[in-house]
Formats: sequence, C-alpha cells, structure tokens
Amino acid sequence: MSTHFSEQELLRRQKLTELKALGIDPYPADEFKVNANAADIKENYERDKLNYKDITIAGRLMSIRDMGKACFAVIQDATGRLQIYVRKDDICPGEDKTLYDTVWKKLIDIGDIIGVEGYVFTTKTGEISLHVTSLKILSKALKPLPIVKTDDSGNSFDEVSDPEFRYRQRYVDLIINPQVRDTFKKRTQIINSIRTTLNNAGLLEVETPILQSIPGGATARPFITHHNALNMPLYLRVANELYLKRLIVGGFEGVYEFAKDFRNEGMDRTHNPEFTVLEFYVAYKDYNWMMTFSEQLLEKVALDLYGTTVVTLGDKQIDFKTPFKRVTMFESIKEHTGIDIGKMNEEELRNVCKQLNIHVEASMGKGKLIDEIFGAKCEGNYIQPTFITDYPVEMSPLTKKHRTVEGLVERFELMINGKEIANAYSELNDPIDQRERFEEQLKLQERGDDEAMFIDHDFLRALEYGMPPTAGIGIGIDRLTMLLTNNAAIQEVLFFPQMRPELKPEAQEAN
RNA sequence: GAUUCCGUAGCUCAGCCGGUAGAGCAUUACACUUUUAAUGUAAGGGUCCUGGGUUCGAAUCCCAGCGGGAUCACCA
Repeated sequence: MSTHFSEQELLRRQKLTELKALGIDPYPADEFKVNANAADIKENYERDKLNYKDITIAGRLMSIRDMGKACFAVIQDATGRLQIYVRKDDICPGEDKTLYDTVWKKLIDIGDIIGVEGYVFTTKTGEISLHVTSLKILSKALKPLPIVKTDDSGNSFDEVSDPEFRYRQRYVDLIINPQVRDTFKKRTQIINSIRTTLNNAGLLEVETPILQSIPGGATARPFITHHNALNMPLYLRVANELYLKRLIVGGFEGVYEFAKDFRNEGMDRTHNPEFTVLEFYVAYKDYNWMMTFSEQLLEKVALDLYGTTVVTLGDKQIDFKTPFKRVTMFESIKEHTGIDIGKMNEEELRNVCKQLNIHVEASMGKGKLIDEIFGAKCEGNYIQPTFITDYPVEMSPLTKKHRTVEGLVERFELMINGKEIANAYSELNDPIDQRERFEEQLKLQERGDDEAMFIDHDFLRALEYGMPPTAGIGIGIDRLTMLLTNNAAIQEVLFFPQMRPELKPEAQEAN
C-alpha cells in the first residue's frame, strides 16, 4: 500500500506521527490570528519600527539555512516572502529544548505552513527579517516542494518550467513561481478595471444562460449535453450575444457579462475549450461610438495596470494610446495585396485566392473568401491596436447593413499583435432582415458549412417587439490578458487549462 | 487531425555508437547562535512513461500506445 510513496513522502508521514506523539496537532482547527504580512513588513518597517515589535504572520516555509543553534528561513504568504530568524534560546528559553531541537529542526519541513510570532529587525547583511519568539505548525506538507533557488541578482536555479507539471499541478506552480502568481493577479486587475469603467458608464452586469437549447450568437461547434428531466439536448453556449440583446429589447439600455463560452474545437496555445469573453451592448449607439468607447476602455486598463499606455510584449512594444488606427477591410486587403476586391463577385474572389496561394473550400461563400484573404495576408501585420472596419455582409449575420456601402455591414474587429482581440457591430435590429440572414446561414449549412448559425426563433420574436439601435462588442479576456501580461500561451493566463487526464492520477491512489 | 521533438531520483538535468544508472538542489546524520543559490563531511533515495520486439544482454536500437511541447490545419 505504501510502496508507491517516495522516500521523502514516507519520512514526512513518520514526522506526522511523531508530531502527534508529542501532543502537537499537525492540522490545528483554531483560528491563527495574524497582524501583518510579508509585503507590509518590508515596505513599512524602516519608517515605523516601533509598530513592528509584536508581529504574528503565517505562511509556507520556502527555505531553511541551518546555522546550528540558529536558523534563517524564508516564509511566503499571499503578499510575498519574508526571512525569519529562529534562535534556539529564543524559542526555547527554558530547560526544554524540544521545540527547537525536535519540532523545528527535525519535524518541520520546507513546504509546511507555519505561524510565527516575534519582532522585526534588520540583519547585518541588511535584510529585514522577523526574529521569531514562538512558532506553531499550521499544516504539515506530505509531499516535498520542488525547490527553486534565486540569487541576489534574481537569477533562478532549477526553475520548474515543465508546462505539464505546471498546468497539472498549478497549485505548486503558484507556490514556487512568483511571476505566475503575478500574472493571475494582473488578470483580475484587468477584469476589475473593465468592470469599473462599465459600471461608471451606467451598464448593468448580468448573467445569462450557459446551458442553451440553441447554441447561437457565434459560428462554432458546440459541446452538447443532455437534460434528463426534460429529456432533451442542451448545448454549452458558444456565445451569449442573443441573450444580451433580448435584455436590450427588455429595456435595459446597457448590459454586460463576463462570460465563459465553450467551443468544441482544436486546442493550442491560443485556444482552450472554455474561455472568457466580455460582451456588452449599449442602446442608441453605433459601431463608431463603440470604437471610441472601447479604445478608451483599453487605454484605461493599460494605465490602471502599468501607469502607462505602452506595454511590452516579447520584443515588441504595444501602445494603447488612443485613438487607435482605423482601416476598412477592403483598404487593408488593397494595402497588403495590391488587389482591389471592392467590386468582385464570388468567382473573381476565388481566382484571387488561387493567385495568392490561399487554400479555399467549395463550401465557402463570398464573405468567407474575403475573410480568408484578410486572415492570410493582412491580419498578422497589425501589431499596434488597429480597428478593421466594414466587413462583408455574408460573414456577419447579426450585424446591421452599412449605412452607405452596399454589401457591407457596420462591423469592426480590433487587431493587436496580429490577433483579433475584439469584435463589434452596429447590431442588426431589423427583424425581417435578421430572418433573411438566418435563412442565408441555413443555405450555407446545406452547402456543407457545419459552422453556420442555427435559427433562433425566439430571438427573432424578441426583435419583432423592437430593439433600439444598439452597439455591441465581444472582447476576448484571455487574449487581452496574454497581451497585457506578456504571455504567449492561453494556458499561462488560465488557472486550470484543459489537459488530457493523467494515466495514473495520484488522486485515484486512495481508492 | 498532420508533422516533429521530448518523457531517467521530490525538482533541474547528464548518461544513449547496447554491458541493469550519475550530478546539483532537496532528503537523512553530524558540525556551526546574523545566513542568504549559506558552508563543510558523510549517507540514503530510481518499475530509466507503458507494452511488445531485436539481442546472451536494452535507459540506450526498432514498433505500438500514453502524456507533454513546438509547427501546421480549424477556430476566438
């Protein structure tokens, strides 16, 4: 039974027994009251020394430097790391030296969570530290923690960089890699910044169904599940667009939702089966207004996060300073291919694709062909934030027709670092036009496009009651976070990215 | 889904023209009451991802599977 434990794991289980034999509960139930944290002590001790004489903090033991009758150790709490100084005669002032000789030196390990009390001082090498006068074990760790050492210059040694280890055991990753923790704090800061802006603009945060009987609002393959009581299929949403628009019909003039969406498609470093999109809709606005509003929203996020609009991404600098560049899709294609596709029909577009060596399928319509050209020749060129505007009607079934140009719709996508970050429309609110667009999608479906949209009759009914002219947008929160935290993989900005199950999960050992 | 690389101690890795395994950190023991990648001495620790094959003999060569990375395709 115990044969699958490593030497170190067996030893730690023995220590657990020895602690109990000494009358020490390795997992005490009572509250442990702290009155400081690592960051607070390091920031404020120098100018307020009198207030750091009676300090209690708790955290995980990260390293120990044993000097015999005294030890230096490092503990880590949610705010950072702090050196502690544990001296035999200070934690064991009397005859009984058990706490130091046995409990501290033999039974407590790196990775254990402990609480310590003492006073702050500065060592002769100048490091602010806590001189411990008493200590208590709060949770014994039974698995050894991978040790990452860092020198004074910040160089890491034996850093755990194996993505499989880090994603499967994110809890360990978060303990030992401070920059990972920082990325996730920034993710929350990004969301908080956006939420504040939207709330200040008077929008209402709402929740809409994740389980949908018609997976609408985007063209993507859905996950399907089954509801037992209703005995019917249900889909995990691929978007929440149609529900948010129903709320605009209902009279809310601005709604938003940070939505987990689900798409049953390939996985790679920019795609996870579940991902987060912010969608928001504002009544009586159009896509021009939305460009201005969204660029300000993003500039504010950069400022809130870094105090500057310029963000470093790999070897690039991305500048979120408003206003962002605006280019129509046809201008963009003309600029990057030299070809003016403005007046072309499907056949001519097909020839252009052939000429440019772009792979096309017979099922692709005019809109899809244009999208292919843009994707292959233009998209990657937009490193700085750029709005691409005025898309072909065929690929935008939920978007209002362009007010002046035939065949186009009032849509923009925001490109940053060669990737789509946001997608927005003047929302289609003409119920008859919307019905026809859905029917076009149906034809695409019959032609073999398995991603074409389903018709949502209840959504059409809602539009028939009248939806005000509305601007709407979807912003990929994971990708935005990648941009703003200098990460190249979506897995780095999701706590628990999707992984294949482990062959022999340790979690099943107990069974 | 395709191609390609990788899977050795708790962690980071070496070993690979085939002779059943090594280092550093971690662990254990001893020394050291202001160290900081602490140091010094000694010790223990491994189904070399799994399953087949070739061979007297496989961590090493071959095949298949599982898991991961990268690139490509699809997509956000």
